[in-house]
Order: sequence, then structure tokens, then C-alpha cells
Amino acid sequence: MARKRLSADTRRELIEASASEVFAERGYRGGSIVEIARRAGVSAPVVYDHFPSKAELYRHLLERHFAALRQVWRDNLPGPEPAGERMGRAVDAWFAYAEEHPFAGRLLFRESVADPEVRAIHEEVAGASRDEVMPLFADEPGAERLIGAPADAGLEMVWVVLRGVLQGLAIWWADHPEVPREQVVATAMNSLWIGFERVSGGETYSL
Amino acid sequence: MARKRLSADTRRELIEASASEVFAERGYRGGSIVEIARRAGVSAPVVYDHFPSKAELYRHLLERHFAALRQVWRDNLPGPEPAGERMGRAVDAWFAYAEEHPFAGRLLFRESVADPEVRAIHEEVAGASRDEVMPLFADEPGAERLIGAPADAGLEMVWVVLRGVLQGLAIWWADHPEVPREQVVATAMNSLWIGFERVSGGETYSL
DNA sequence: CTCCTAACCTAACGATGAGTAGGTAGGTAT
DNA sequence: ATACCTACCTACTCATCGTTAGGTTAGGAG
Repeated sequence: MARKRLSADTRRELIEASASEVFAERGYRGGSIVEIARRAGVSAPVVYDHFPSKAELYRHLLERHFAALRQVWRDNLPGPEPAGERMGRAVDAWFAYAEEHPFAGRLLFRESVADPEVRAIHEEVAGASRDEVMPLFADEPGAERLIGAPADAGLEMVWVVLRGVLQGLAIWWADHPEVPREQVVATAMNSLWIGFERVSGGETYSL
Repeated sequence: MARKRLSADTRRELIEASASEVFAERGYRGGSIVEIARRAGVSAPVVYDHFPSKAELYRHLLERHFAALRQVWRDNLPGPEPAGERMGRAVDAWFAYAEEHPFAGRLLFRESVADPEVRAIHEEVAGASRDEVMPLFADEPGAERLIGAPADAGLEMVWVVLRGVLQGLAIWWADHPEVPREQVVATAMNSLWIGFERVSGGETYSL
């Protein structure tokens, strides 16, 4: 193949795109620098001209995608409309991002409980996301009913459920792109918001 | 440390327990045979007296835990009681298993989208679980409302959501054992069943 | 007490992969 | 045309890890 000499910025973007792919497909440990470099059209040492280490490259990608998704919540969740409508458009926008960046969903959530090294990066980056998004929920009327004692744990569990559903569907959807987005969004909302609304209206489940 | 000579069966169980721990903590690639052997009180080659390869050891653990969880659904989901009650006790039993086997939840779901080698094992083993559990849901009255077109995709998405919620909560709970099980179960049910019930009663969400 | 099975070990092999050293050559500015 | 910067390369080092070969010893059977 004819090697082309590109500007540093252009090559860096190619490397980031390639790394998103490779990490999404193979995980942090399974994704090799050589493979990332190959798909970006260069040899492995070039990666180190742009990133100091594999871990830092990974962290950079995580931060980029998490920042984009945080923005989705910030842009869509607040507003004067009914809560269900706002939540619906936020979830829709979330999956729109996942559609546009097929590797983002897989990249962001897969390794979240992996070995200490990677896990620390995830908790740091994902924690920031959680801390920003969850207050938006806590302000919804009736939200306190979702929260048992201790309150923090209850709120965090809401986040865990939200994350679990969006993560699971995003990963699944990446393998079934023929399903239209509206259907994925509707499935998520049927599970998440309808339950939330009902509970915040007083109908808590008990064993 | 004083090395004790144990029967093959006893040592094998120690190795399985150790491997569950290590894979849960570090993932498939991150968990090394040496570390597994060390925690089982032996040197690495002894592992190969019991399992032909790392992959087969991993598969064995997966099959064991998935079989146990399948049994939980089989035992708890069918019955004459109202659907919500049956679902509630199944979810409760599921988390009881997760409580008793702290590594099961993390082990079973973490690597589900990892590199092809591991992924194939997961899809094979988890697929069997899904194929057995989902029909139990499809039979619930009103379930067809959860299912858009194509029907298979809709049913599978229900499974994905269910799995996402249980997985997320199980992993989170493993790090927060002070939260009582009832609260975890209630959170799961609030998200899952209340939404399900409401939808099967005709209240489908639409954007 | 004496075998002999099998549970266990040390020492290596081969592969893979992160990261580095040091040089080469394409483009651009003068 | 020449000189220089820098994008890029080849060729390595070093560490880790799965797996195997082959030997050693505990401990029960006779």
C-alpha cells in the first residue's frame, strides 16, 4: 500500500478512530498497539509520537466520548416540558450518538469492572459523568420515592439501572443495526421511564 | 507456606473457586494462570492436570454459573401466582445467588462483548440461557405489546434490558454489600416489572 | 516396610506485546 | 537547489504469559 505522509493532526485523528474501533472490538488488553497502528496506516512507534502510552490513549478516548454523552444529557434533560418528554428526547439523543459512533457504547462501558489499572480510569471518567447527570434526576418531583435508605445508595442504583439498560441496548444494537432507533428508544423508555413515573407517582414495588 | 497434598477433587474445587475470583477481578485476559494457581495453593502446571487450557477452564466456570442461574428462573418464574409476584421472587432468588457467589455476577457478564475468542464462549453459553428464559416471558399475557416489529428483535431487547439491569446491579452490589438485598431487588423490580406490567396493560411509550 | 500411583514441582519454550533507539526520507521554506 | 523539520520506519529490548517436558515425593495399598 502506498504510504502517504499526513499532517500530525490528521494522523492523530486516524489513530484515535482506529483505537476506538480496536478497543471496542477487543477490549483494552486485547487491543494491541500494532493493530491500532495498522488500521491507521502507520507503524506502531508513530502512535507514541501522539500518545505517551497505551493507557493514556485509552483514557483520552474515554474522556472524549464521555464528554460528548454528558453533553447529550445536559442539552436534553432540563427544560419546561413534562419529564417523560424530556427523558425521551435525551434517551433518543443518546442512541443517536451511539448510532453515529458505533464504537462509543462498547468502548465506554465494557471494561468498567476490568482489572484495577483499567478500572481506575473508568471509575474516574465515568464517575464525573454520573456526578453530573444524576442531580438532573434527583430534581424530578417524586424522585425521592425511588430512593431507599441510605439515600445515596438508592440514587446510585438508579444510575446503575439507567446505565445498565443504555449500555446493554447500545451494545446489542451495534450488532443489530437493522432495528430502527425509535424501537430501541421505546424499549429503553418502556423499561426506564414508565417505571420511574409510576414509582414517583407512589406505586413503589415491594416484595 | 506448608504445601499440603490434597485429593484431585478437592484441589480442583480450590482451583475453580480461585479462577472464579481471579477472572471476576481481572477479566479473562487479565487473569493469569499463575495467579489462579497461587491462590489455589499450587504451581501453574497443576491447573493443567485438571483443565486442558485457560479457555476451557473459563468455559467450565461460565457453564456452571449459568446453569445455576437458569435453574433459578426455572424454579421461580412459572406458577399460578400473579406475574409480578413470580417475577419478584425470581429476581430475589437471582440476587440471592449473586450474594452467595460474589464472583458469579461479575464473571458472567463482564466479558460478554470482549474479543472474539472469549465472546464466542459467552455467546454460546449465555445464548442457551436466553433461549430457555425468554419463552417464560413471551407467555405472559400482554407480552406481545412489548414486542415491536420485527418480533424477534423486540423479544430479544426485553432480554437485553433484563440482563442489563440485573448485571449492572449485581456488579454494583458486589462493591456495596452493605445495601440489603431487598433494596436491590426493589430497585430492579421498580425498573423492570412495573414498566412491563404497565406496558402489557396497554400503556406503551412513544416518542 | 516397600512399591507405585498420582499430586506436585522446577525449568524451560515460544509467542506476543508495550515501549525505545536511532536512522531515513518526504515535504516545505528560503 | 539546498537545508531542515518532522512524519515515519526498521530493528531491537524486556517483560509477561500460556503451555509443555520431565523429574520428585507424599502417602495409601499390599
